[in-house]
Amino acid sequence: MSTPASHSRVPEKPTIDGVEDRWAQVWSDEGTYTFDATKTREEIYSIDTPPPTVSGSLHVGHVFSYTHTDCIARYQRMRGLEVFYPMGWDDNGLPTERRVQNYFGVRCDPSLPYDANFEPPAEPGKDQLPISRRNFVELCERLTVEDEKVFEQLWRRLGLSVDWSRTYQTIDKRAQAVSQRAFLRNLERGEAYQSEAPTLWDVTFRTAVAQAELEDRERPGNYYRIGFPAPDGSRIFIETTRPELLAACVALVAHPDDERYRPLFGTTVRTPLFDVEVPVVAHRLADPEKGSGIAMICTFGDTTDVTWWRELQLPTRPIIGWDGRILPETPEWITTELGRNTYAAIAGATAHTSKERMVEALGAAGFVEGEPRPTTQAVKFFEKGDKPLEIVTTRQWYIRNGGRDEDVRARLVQRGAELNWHPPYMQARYTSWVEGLNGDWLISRQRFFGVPLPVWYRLDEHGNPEYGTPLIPSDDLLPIDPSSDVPAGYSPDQRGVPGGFMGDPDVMDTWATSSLSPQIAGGWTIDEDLWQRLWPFDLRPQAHEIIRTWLFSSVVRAHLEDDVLPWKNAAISGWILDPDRKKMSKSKGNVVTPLGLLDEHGADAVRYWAASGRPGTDTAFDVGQMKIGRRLAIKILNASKFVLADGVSMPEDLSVITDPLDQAMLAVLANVITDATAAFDDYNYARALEVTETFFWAFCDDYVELVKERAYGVRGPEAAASAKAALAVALSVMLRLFSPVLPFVAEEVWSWWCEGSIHRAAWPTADECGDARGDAGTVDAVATVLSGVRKAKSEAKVSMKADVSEAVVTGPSQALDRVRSASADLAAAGRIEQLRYVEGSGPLSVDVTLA
RNA sequence: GGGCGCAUAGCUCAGUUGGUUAGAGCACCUGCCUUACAAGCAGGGGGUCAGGGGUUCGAGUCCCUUUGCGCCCA
Repeated sequence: MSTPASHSRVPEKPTIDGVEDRWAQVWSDEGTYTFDATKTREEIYSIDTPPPTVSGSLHVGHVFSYTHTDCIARYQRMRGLEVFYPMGWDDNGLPTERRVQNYFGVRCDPSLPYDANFEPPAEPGKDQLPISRRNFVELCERLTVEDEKVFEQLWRRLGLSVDWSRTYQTIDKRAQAVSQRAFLRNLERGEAYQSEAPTLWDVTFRTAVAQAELEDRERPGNYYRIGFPAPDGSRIFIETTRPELLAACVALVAHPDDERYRPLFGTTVRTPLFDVEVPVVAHRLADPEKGSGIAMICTFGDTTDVTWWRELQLPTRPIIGWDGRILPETPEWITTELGRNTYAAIAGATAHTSKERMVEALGAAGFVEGEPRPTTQAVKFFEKGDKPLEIVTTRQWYIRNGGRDEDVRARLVQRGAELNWHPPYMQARYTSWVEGLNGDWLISRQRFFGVPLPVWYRLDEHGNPEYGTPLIPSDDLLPIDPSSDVPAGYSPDQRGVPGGFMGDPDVMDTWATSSLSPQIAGGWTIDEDLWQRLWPFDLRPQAHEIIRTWLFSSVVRAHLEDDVLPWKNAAISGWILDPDRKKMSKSKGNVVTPLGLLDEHGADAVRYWAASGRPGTDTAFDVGQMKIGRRLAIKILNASKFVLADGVSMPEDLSVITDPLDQAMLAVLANVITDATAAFDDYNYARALEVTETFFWAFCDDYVELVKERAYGVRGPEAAASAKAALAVALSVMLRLFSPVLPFVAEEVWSWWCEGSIHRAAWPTADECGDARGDAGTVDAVATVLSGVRKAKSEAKVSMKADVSEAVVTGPSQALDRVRSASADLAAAGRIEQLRYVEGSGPLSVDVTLA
């Protein structure tokens, strides 16, 4: 506990204007939140902070959820734990690439050479300027540094108790080294592997996409009813939404129990116009209710095609290239002249154009029956893309995450059960995601700004890469970039030549790096001393929509590397909704800028609003709540000024608190401390705030009014000393209870009469309210009578200062005793000449006779 | 289609293991310059706890069901 100052420094006219700049500066200068790395694991509370995407902009949702974490951090710090609370910036990946493209008007062309003197145009031009990969990456780095400064200013303004000397970027050298090292260790243990396999592919970004990045979107489409000629001259009609893939057809499929098609199983038909012979096969996934009940299987129209291809061991007939266009060369399986001519009409076309041409050609040749039937279908998209995904066969890197192994999956589900979820029901999202995985984690991306996959491949005498035996860098060289660094035993001039080597051209998925945020921030393999003091972490705070990505992938990495959970607790925050209960987002144009809010209402007020949102609950954006927060902060200043008048300070000894009402107030306060502490221990900052606030207002309205005259000394020095001591204890406790949510105003008042920062002071305990705690019910009983007196005055429309000649208090004897114990204070506060007590059976009531 | 959550005063929300007459703030109404605070204070009106059924001595709370909204997944 801080020592009381020798004299108080209460300002004449307290104001919350300017407190933010002043205290942010002091906290920074004095290192109030600087982490002490000499503490032991038991003395530390470590937080794995979500790194915000710097290429975006901060919005009220960030302010909301980061405030929650800060409240927890401040609470744990006051509980005496050394809080490890770094800040990270997520600048790795596609969002940054896109921002750099738009900001500078450039695009990356990896075939171009590096230009050391390159400067981007002052204004982005009409066409994007092609630049080399290294120039592009340099621009990414340049822009993110600027963005990070803006973010840090905002966070400081909001009062986050982050140790700003411990920031990290998910693309910085340390993050790259950690990310590459973790990958190589996965590789060494067989947890990372390459595979040539059908892959969901975004044709705009020309990159593979992982299951966690998918989303389904409803799209209008048309069913075309197309007849396949059967050997007996009849036609078999299928219904498809993708006639452009007819050239990629490898089979027709129907349900094994479907009587209509049973006779056809084992026979073959020919594809219309392409004239390719394909078998009719049976599979349980063919839905007899859908379309005509028989479907064509292509390479690959959707993920069901992939399943059929795999389980029925069908041939591969790809016609769509990585750019989303029909491959220019006529495939070798199309052999007839008709087929070749048909293919020539679609070669090089986009999927869209190809569809139009195929429908036209099929119609002209009489293979289409009836009109197209409109339908709505769920189509898979990359969450950041705007064209439907194609499925192409590519070589990619994967990390085993249980998607193809039931035992691993079961163990990861178990990990989720070991984690303390706040609120608990969020665990269900984790469990259902893990149980629904249908493949391993695809981590390679065909992008530019990311952590490179740290491997090279030998080239054989024909210049073909030997993927099976990648060349690995030695650990001390990490991070490396295989596109410029050279593997051991090779020289730079052997790059790309037969007998030489090539670097893996891909970068890692951003989650492959972000999943290691505790490792990056905590110094894994870089500062082992620090790491051992932090790991596993205490808290992962994050939003619910990235449970399947960030949270899950982090669990996977820690499970594989150390066979532990990465943290003990996960605190899941909700979203900010606009007043119409829609999610706030940039695309909807309903975003409020956080800086404007802080300017208008003040940081404590904005934090108050954020902290009012229950953990995990989506919360409406509500300026009204901020106004209440601001009023609360001002009220704290004013009430504190009253309490600290006449140089009040913390009593040496609680024995001076002799008045029953003072003792009763402290008894109530002790309960508040207990409740608020329990709430914080349960990560429920909102409830802790609520119980503190409720007490505070009752304290101001009733207790302060009751003891005011006594504290002024009207009833002698001992009676005054009791009130003043109780007021001081209560103020000290309340300021500390409020300080996690309202750090600025709490620190301001603390500075008037205490030494040191309140944010390093001890969290209050019920013990501080003394041994001689009174009867908690007394406060309520006296307040009830006082309220009755006020009501009488209010109804008579007279001032609260009006005199009362007589007040008759009626109620059960215990209640009367309680009121009697504070009769002098009650008479003074109500200006009551004569108080009388009448025992009765009903609830406590008062009859007032005005003078 | 499956899972999770939400529905309480005009608005935003509390309501703990089921337990007196369901609470707070905002807004509204009526008053009050009261030596901490008029950016304040006092008082007041306002709810069929989404609908229906069940368990129980007792249900806003537990169970079933219907409706509406949101999110995640297929």
